[in-house]
Amino acid sequence: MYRNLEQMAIKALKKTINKLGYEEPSEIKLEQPPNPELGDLASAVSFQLAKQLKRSPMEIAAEIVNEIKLSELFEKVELKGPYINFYVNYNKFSRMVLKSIKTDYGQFKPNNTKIIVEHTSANPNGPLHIGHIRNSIIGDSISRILGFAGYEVETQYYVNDMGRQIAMVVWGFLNLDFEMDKSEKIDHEIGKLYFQVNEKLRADPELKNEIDSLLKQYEYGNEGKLEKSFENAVNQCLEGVKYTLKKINVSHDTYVWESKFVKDGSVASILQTLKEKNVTKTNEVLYLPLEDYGIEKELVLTRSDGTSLYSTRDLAYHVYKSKNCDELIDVLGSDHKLAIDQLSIALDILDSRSPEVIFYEFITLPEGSMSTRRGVFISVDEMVEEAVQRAFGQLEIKRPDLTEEEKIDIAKKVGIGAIRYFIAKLSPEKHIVFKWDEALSFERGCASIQYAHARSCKLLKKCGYDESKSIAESEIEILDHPTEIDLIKTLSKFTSVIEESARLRRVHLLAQYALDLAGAFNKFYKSVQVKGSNKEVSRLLLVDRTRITIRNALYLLGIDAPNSM
RNA sequence: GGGCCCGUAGUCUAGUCUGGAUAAGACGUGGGACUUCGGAUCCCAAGAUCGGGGGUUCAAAUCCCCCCGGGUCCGCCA
Repeated sequence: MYRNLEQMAIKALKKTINKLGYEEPSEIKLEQPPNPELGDLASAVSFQLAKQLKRSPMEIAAEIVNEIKLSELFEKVELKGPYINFYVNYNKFSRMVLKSIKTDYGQFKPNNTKIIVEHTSANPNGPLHIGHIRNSIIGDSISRILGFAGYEVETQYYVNDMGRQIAMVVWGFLNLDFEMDKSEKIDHEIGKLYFQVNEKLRADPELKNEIDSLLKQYEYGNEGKLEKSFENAVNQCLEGVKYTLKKINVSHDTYVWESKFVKDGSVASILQTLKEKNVTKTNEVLYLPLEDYGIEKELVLTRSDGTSLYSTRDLAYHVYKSKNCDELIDVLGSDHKLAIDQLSIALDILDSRSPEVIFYEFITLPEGSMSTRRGVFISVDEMVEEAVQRAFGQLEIKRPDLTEEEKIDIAKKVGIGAIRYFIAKLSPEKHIVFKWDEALSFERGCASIQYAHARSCKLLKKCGYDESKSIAESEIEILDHPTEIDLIKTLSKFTSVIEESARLRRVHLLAQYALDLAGAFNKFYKSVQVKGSNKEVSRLLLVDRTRITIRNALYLLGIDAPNSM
């Protein structure tokens, strides 16, 4: 809705510039004035015109302000030096905003575009650790946002069941006498097994041959028994992973096993196509030279024993995805940048679409990077438990009136919220050094957003607010307290934020917005009386619209909005 | 060595794509606000030569070049 205002202002500016007979600059942008006294929107278009007209910006701005005609949603336009400042008519605008927010606020009409988002795709050789979680949270949130923005979204988890890592786990199952501890989560047990095999391999490098042979048999052989071993190992681990993901409100529509592309012949057919196009070369291995594309490193397509590599299968996977959607997005750690460049060239040769990639930087521990192989990591399960426990501790202090079950329920929502928010609020290109207290803060973070929501629920209930009762736009009283105006303005920006977040594929814009919105609400709540005031009806409407908007914003971040906390 | 990313108050960040007015938040620190709807809240204060240096521009945290510091990639791993 705020967008409408901006467009109206731009239109008015353009019209005026044309009327004055000046050449319209290619792009007219608006900005936020540095403080509210200078209005709601500002234009520095006079600078652009100054160059063209060889006259002073102030003079030109004055001319425009004299001539400009505005819609009634604007109260006035003022000249401040070279700047043209627009003041919104909040009497009219507020009513419009309050009236138009419904329970699905922020949801766009379908745009008939199917988009596949691949995220998480962690190897099933151990539990998810807090390094993986950035992928899941960004991927899940952007999927939700794109869905809201009108896309038909399918989320996919690419299951690596053919890699050497998995062969190592299978080898461990077959050769080590490893006792699974049934009381532990299965993915954690597999992680321990994987660690042990790595230790063995370090002690005896010859083992590599045995593992390679397993890999070869799995890829070539139709030996049902071995196939079952791989499937079992992967499935078991994946169950643990799915369970963890579910705890943090992440799920996938489809799980695609990479072996599918070997079995159905698409890997072979892609290799064939590349050979026919005469772009591959062979020494001990089949490879795709990439110097001509500015990449030193060639893309190896098959091992010397003929088996396929991850990249080859990934190539087939991307061709497959490409055929099944209009746009595709991968969420990947930035360490995959070179690999994706290589892949994209190969896809281009195959006349297939390259993925758009959301890259994120690593999360490391203060003492260094995490590694499943070395068994050095903080698992997501561990983090969730810690988060929920801390939230529970807070509830014991703040809400002794609640039952144990209620406290547990809320602690989960608050704890998970803290985790998701911690990741979602940061730009993905920022490297994170993990510290518990930063990750699980309950002040001015997600908890304060959830708190604003719970507060609004409570207040509506206390005032006996009836959601189904509609009131006419003309009945809405003028809400002109600065905190009311600010809150309404913030509410009206929600759709723009979703649009921008979806377009730029940047989740943190929305996370930032949610905090701003909660802040605007908390300030309003502190300084304006609702219950029993002479504007109770209208203010309750404002509280309800805020409640809806916070809830929807949190939903898009995969965070629950408790009614009480 | 080459490629990519990051560097903004003591700490963590937003703003960089698309240049625009006094660089915006949070944590921490110091003060303050409950006879009105929930204090996981709100208000006030101190704290920044936007890593350094050049350049482009009427205007640079933002664009270009060089340098410094940190991360990461450069596997017949995934």
